[in-house]
Parts: sequence; C-alpha cells; structure tokens
Amino acid sequence: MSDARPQKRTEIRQQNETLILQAAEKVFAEAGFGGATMQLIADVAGLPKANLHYYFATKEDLYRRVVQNIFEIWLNAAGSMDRAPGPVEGIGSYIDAKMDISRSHPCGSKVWASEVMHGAPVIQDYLETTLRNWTMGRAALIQRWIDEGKMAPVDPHHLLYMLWATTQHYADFGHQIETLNGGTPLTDAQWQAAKDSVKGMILRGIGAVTS
Amino acid sequence: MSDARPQKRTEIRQQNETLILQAAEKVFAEAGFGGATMQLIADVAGLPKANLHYYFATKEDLYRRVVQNIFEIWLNAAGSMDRAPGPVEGIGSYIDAKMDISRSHPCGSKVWASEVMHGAPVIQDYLETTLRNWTMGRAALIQRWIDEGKMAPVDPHHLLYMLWATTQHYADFGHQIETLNGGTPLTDAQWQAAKDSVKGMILRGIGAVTS
DNA sequence: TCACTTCCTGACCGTATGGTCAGGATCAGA
DNA sequence: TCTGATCCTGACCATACGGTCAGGAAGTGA
Repeated sequence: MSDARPQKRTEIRQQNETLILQAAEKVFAEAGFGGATMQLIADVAGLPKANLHYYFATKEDLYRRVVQNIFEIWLNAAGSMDRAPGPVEGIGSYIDAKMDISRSHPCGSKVWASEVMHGAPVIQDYLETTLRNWTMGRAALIQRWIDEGKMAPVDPHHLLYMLWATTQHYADFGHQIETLNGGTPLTDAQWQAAKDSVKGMILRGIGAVTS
Repeated sequence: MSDARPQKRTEIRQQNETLILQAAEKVFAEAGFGGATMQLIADVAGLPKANLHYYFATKEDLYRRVVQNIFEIWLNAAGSMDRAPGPVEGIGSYIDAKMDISRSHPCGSKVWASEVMHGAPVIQDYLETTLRNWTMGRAALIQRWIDEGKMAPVDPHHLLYMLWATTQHYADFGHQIETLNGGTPLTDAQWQAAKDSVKGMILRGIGAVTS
C-alpha cells in the first residue's frame, strides 16, 4: 500500500499541508480547539508530531487555516445566488449548495460553529469585514426582489440567518439527526428529502412560491 | 458588599452548587469542554478550585449537570405545544418559548450545541431515550394537524429540525449576529422583530397562515 | 459544653500538552 | 560529485492541568 514514489519539493509541501489540514479539521470538529491535541492530529494524519510544527508553527496557526477553508467554501457557494433572476432560483440554489456542503464538509461546518460560539477569537476580523460586506450585499439583493414583488416583505437579515441555521444544522447537529434517524446516517434519498423539505418550507415562507 | 451571614447547611450546599453551575455554564460555553479549566470556573465562581471538587467529583460530572439543565429547560418549554388547538398557536408559542430561552440562556444552548457537535459523548442516552420519545410524540402531533388540514403536508421531522435550528441559532451564533448588527447586542425591539420574522416565515412556510 | 458532621482550602502530585532543537535524510542544481 | 536548501524526527523541556489529601473551620444537635 506504499505509494512512496519520489516527489517534487513543491508537491511534498502541498500534499502534506492538505493531509494535515484534513486531519486537523476532523480532530478540531470532534474535540474542539481546546480538546484537540497536536499529537492526535499527527496520529490521524499519520505523521510525527514534530512534522506538524514544521509546516504549521503553532496549533492556532493550523486552526486558523481550517476555519478559513470552510469560510471560503461557503463564500464560493453563494455565487449562484447572484446570477439568479429571482428568489426561487437564487435562494433555492443557495439552499441546495449549502446543504451539499453540510453533507460533504460537516467537520468544517462544526469547526466554524465552534469558533463563532466561542466568540470568534481568531476570525473576528473576517466577521467584521468579509462576512459583513457579503451579508449587506445579499440583503440588498433580497430587498430588491421584495421591491420587485417577487417575494413577501420579510426582513432580509433574518431570512439569511434562517438559511444559515437550517442548512448548517444538518452538519452541526448531524449526530443528533442520525440518532433520531435510528442511529443510521441519512441515505441519499433522505438527504434529497431534507433539501426539498427545507426549500419548500422556506420558499413558501417567504412567499416566493404558493401551493 | 459581604452578605456573609451564617446559613443553614442545606442552604449552603444549594447555593454553592448553583453558583458553581452558573460559572461552569458560562466557562464551558466560552471555551468548550476541553478548553475550560476547573481553575477558571473556580475563579468565575469566586471559590477555591478544591471547593469545586468537594461538590462535583470530576470536571465531567460538573459538565454533565450543565448539559442536563438546558435540556430540561427546553423540554419544559415545549408544554405549550401540546395544549394548542392547532399549529398557529402550538408552533407559534413553541417558537416564542425557544427564542426566549435563546436570549435568557445562551450559554446553556451553546454547551448543548457543543456537546452534540462532538458526538454527544456524555448525553447519548438522553438523545436515544428522552429526546427520541419527545420527538416522536411531537411528530405525531404535527402529523395530526396535517391530517386535519390545518397545515401543509410537510415532513414533521424536518420541521422540528428547522424549529430547533432557527431558534437556537440566535443563541449559538449570537456573537455573529451581534457583529453583523454593528457590534451591539439586539435590543428588545430587535428581539421582538426576530421572533416575529421567524414565526412569520415558518408559519407561512408550513401553510398554517396565508398572507 | 461536647461530640459529630459538613464544609472548606493550601499545598501537593502525576500526567499530558504545546512547542523546541540538534542532527540526520533527501532532493535540486551545478 | 559536491553544496546548499528543504524536509523530517526522536528526544527533550517548561508549563498547566485534573485531581487528591491532610487538616482546619464552622455549623448542628444534645
């Protein structure tokens, strides 16, 4: 099972950094920042602990990178919202994208949630700059849809909070959902049903669809 | 400021336990289980560390009590749902109650979220018994309302997840919301607006109200 | 007053953690 | 082949943590 062929320098760095980041994401998600240990992350990554410190000076550096990763993934996923003619397509596709991420990156979502819950000690600047600008932009977009009569006059901010809350819930509280599902993870069909449920309730809730 | 009058034995125990539990709830919420230290909890409570261990044998015992507390608060808050004639009153009052708790007990909510995110290591039995039974009961209640034509045929479980997600979001992600609110906590009026927004979108989303 | 129980705490202990470092291995380019 | 940069790691260190304990303080009931 050893694919230990010689590698270029740049590849080695790239490969080990991702390997460590993936292990770190998992361990931080399962144990929190305080509960995670560099030793455990090293074990999961299959590397000596000292090697982690070669690539990431401190535990906090490593953690910061993990948090930034999920944040960027979320930002990229929101692109579909802008290129939509109205709330049905825009918010519908945003929900789809966020639900897909909740399934593919549950650990990243948990790390972000944990970070924010603890007062965002390491990404407060992101909240105040990038997230704030992003939020204001989307709130304006939603308001435009409202003004154009394409949806009910709901508060754009509280709508965004609801979108974040519901979609991320399936990642952050995935264990609880799994337990209530009889101890087994949601199947493909169940995930699709979840997406449809969320989309249906929200799109009806904002008056974008009637039925 | 010393109210150090002599106290009865039972009072002493009662008072110190609540004092420690309140401090623990705050510290666990801010730092997570792994990041919290008995020393810090002791400092917040204004007691020597050794005194904590007199009332709570281990850090985990203390933590377990904190998690159980918020769980009971939530369970009690759901009573209004049963005594309601339909979804407008039942789910409406449940949202009100959960939003009120998010404001009055944000730390407890965060501790619960953290616990579940980490795989519920200490309250897994609660999820499998109490929460599971509770959920099945409410799902049946919602299904009855659907069958009676009082609301749209949504999946009761996903509706419950949405209720939990949206209401608890205002506690768990309170820091993010506060940052997006210009760095200041929501005012009374803003909290009322949040409750109305959430109630409006969800009740419309499940077809319990039309407008 | 006295015996008894509960309450309290400074000092201490074993352990595990984040981080360091010297020195070796490996690769790149000349 | 030689030189220098990058990569790797076992062994080590200072610190901080959860938890213990002996012994004193303070209520309690007779």
